[in-house]
Amino acid sequence: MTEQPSASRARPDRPDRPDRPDGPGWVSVDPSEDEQRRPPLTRPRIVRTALRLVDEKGLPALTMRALAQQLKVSPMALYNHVHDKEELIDLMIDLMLGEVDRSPVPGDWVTQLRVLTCSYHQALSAHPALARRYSSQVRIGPHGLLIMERAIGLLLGAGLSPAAAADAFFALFTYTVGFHQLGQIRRVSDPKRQDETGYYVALPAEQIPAVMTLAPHMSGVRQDGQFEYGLDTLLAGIKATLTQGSPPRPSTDKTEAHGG
Amino acid sequence: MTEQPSASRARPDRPDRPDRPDGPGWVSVDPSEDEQRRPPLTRPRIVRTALRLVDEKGLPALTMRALAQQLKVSPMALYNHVHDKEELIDLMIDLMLGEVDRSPVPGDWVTQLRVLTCSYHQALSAHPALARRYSSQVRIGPHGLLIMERAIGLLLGAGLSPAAAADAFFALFTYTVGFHQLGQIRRVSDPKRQDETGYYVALPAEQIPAVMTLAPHMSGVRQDGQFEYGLDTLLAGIKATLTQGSPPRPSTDKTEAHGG
DNA sequence: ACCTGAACACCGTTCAAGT
DNA sequence: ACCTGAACACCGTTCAAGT
Repeated sequence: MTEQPSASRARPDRPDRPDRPDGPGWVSVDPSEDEQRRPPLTRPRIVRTALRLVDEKGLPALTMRALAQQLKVSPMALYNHVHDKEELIDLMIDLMLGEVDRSPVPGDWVTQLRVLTCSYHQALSAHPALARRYSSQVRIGPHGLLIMERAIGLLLGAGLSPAAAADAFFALFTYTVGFHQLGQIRRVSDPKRQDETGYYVALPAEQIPAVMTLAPHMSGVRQDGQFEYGLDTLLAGIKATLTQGSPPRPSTDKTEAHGG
Repeated sequence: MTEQPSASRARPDRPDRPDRPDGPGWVSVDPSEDEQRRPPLTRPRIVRTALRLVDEKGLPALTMRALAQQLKVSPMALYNHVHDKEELIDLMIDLMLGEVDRSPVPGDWVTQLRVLTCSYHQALSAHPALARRYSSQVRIGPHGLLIMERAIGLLLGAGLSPAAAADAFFALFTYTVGFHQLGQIRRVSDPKRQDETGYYVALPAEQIPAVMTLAPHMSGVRQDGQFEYGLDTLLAGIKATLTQGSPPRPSTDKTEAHGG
């Protein structure tokens, strides 16, 4: 119902986009004509343009006024297609999550869950600014629901109880989404605020020897394979849940407070 | 240097707070006098008030104007103590992270790391609105650095290589912080927008059977013990890295870079 | 040194009016 | 049905002025 790819029914005989029917040698004299012949203002075009704007210039650059300007339209025109800015962002997030590949892949359930989660991770990585906003307040739209459905389906299919599947899904989801707003950690006082008040001076190195030891390993912060490390750790733990008791590797079998 | 608990040097003979020395039976006639005798405007008071405001009314309620009003002061007075709103939020976050208990506890390194992470989790839980903002853009201030220091120190002390410790720390950190902005997931279309446009209607239940199966287990979203489930999974995985993983157990005396 | 009122350059959004 | 300009009720912040 929502899938219906738009080329099926509408577009009877649009008279505006004539492919230069006025003659073979005709060339526009006015160089701004291409810009003036703007495509019609539609909801998908608004959302796509907004996503591109945020990708390129960051979330603060997303202003109804700026977006309207980019679409060469009055700011108020947007409100004919979108209820408010909040809804616009919801739509952008859904567009982003539409990039997640949910198609089945060969392999056991762990492999399939890993591929799905990686694709999810990749979609967020492609839109870091929006991903940060997304993770700061998750809303579940249609595409998000479908991703959930597939992940949970895999967990239930593997034999996890509903309660265990809920825990596992939540842990995976939390980790994946959480990964993205931690992408750009920086010490306060590094930026132009360096000359500022002393409250946020970096602590002297003697106070943080362990941090200093790790500094070279955390420099890039977003290292290759860093996401996969935690992901595989979680997946291994979930798999262990299935064969053993509740927590993955307890020293003794204290099967308490799990309720699976 | 930053610790110095404020009662040491200042306050020579403050004439304003006389504990009613004008006579035993004297009572203020003006009931607004208590409100008028406002304490001095200081940086800590501003930050504390801002944190309370956000705790009670949410982040959008934090307005320089609203904060000033709560402090019974002109909005511009704040700028004498705080560079801008961004810095104010940094200070609030540092105040929140100051609530984390970093004191050593009995037990092995896993236990200690677990206690530390739980305290971290608890501090964020106490200030959900600010925690969400924090996780959407992490900045590392003094208290954050000290927490890092302790966590990383435990990992290194356990024998993890710097690279492995970095991965482990990042996974733990990611999971913990990520947990908090996922606290209030809700399906779009549930709130007052229910009567709105059809884009965000919930998908029909037939399309999401697995989600529906889990629905009763995800209702509260923030279940008790849910955080601990993922945490223990991660800790078990990290511990496994130590016994099985690449660095083959440095039982020899490598007293490097640990420093008490 | 600290506080203030007025003003500036923005926001998202409402409204009445255009076609 | 869709778009527009003007206007409203906000923001954070600058500035010149007060004490």
